[in-house]
Amino acid sequence: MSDLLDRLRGRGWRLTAQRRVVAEVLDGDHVHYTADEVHARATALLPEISRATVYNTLGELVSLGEVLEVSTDGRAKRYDPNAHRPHQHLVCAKCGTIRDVHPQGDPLADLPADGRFGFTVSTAEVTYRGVCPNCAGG
Amino acid sequence: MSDLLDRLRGRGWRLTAQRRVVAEVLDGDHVHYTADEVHARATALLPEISRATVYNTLGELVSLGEVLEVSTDGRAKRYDPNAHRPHQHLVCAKCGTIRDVHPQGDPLADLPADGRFGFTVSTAEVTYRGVCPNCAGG
DNA sequence: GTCATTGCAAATGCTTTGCAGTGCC
DNA sequence: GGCACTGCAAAGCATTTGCAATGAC
Repeated sequence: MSDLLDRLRGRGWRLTAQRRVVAEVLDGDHVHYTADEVHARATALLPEISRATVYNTLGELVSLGEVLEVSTDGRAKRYDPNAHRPHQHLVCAKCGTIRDVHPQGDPLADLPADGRFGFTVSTAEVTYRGVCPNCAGG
Repeated sequence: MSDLLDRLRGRGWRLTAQRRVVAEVLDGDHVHYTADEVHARATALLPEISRATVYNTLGELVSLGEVLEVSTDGRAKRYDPNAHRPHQHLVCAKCGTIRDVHPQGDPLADLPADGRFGFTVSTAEVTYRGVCPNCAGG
């Protein structure tokens, strides 16, 4: 994750305690926190960090392409630090848990040119929905 | 579309002028309005309809499975009356226009059992993103 | 020392809710 | 005529913004 901080410093970022903490909170696999969850976890590490700063920092990380925004439920957006490995999302319909998955094949190839309405199509996001083992009662 | 009204009446819906108008607004292909857009169009047909009623009605249509909720941009939800024909969405990154598309193949088949983290997976939503002919300047 | 960054608090956008009145069945 | 439905207005989240104070470089 200091990879990330190095990269950001290289791009002229001022490295503040707040930004360092947000980056630290986002470290890990299958991390998809809402801004509020990031703020709560950041507060545990740096009590005086403000919500506005968390929003600002997340917005910048997204602009820089270091973090992805995902909206799986129409409520709060979630932030996914796994921006450099292509993947899709598997969402539990009951508890909202999200896992990163790596399907085979390329959904783009499944959309024929004559079904694209003249669009220049560049990406395909896939959201799988189901029930996780915990919620299935297993 | 009176199919829809018939079905709803059959399920014990009270058929009010407001609900009739919301159903009428949602009639058509490639319709993906926000609640606000539905309200604006409904107001043109029935000036005294309130925003709350539009929200209520849309929520009920979603619960009944007659309309789908789509969130393609993390902003306002959109409502898709095409609930009975499986399809995916193609979104213009510039103007937000949405078209219904019908890719070949089944994304579910692309997700191997050993990559599902024990989830029981039931659906796959695909959002294609690109630029529409209008925004491409063509 | 300068200027980007922060924190606060107020504002905004979307959606939900409480409740009295209305009108469908 | 009863009770679901409507409209209004206020409340509730998630997020953005303005501006003075702070602190990284």
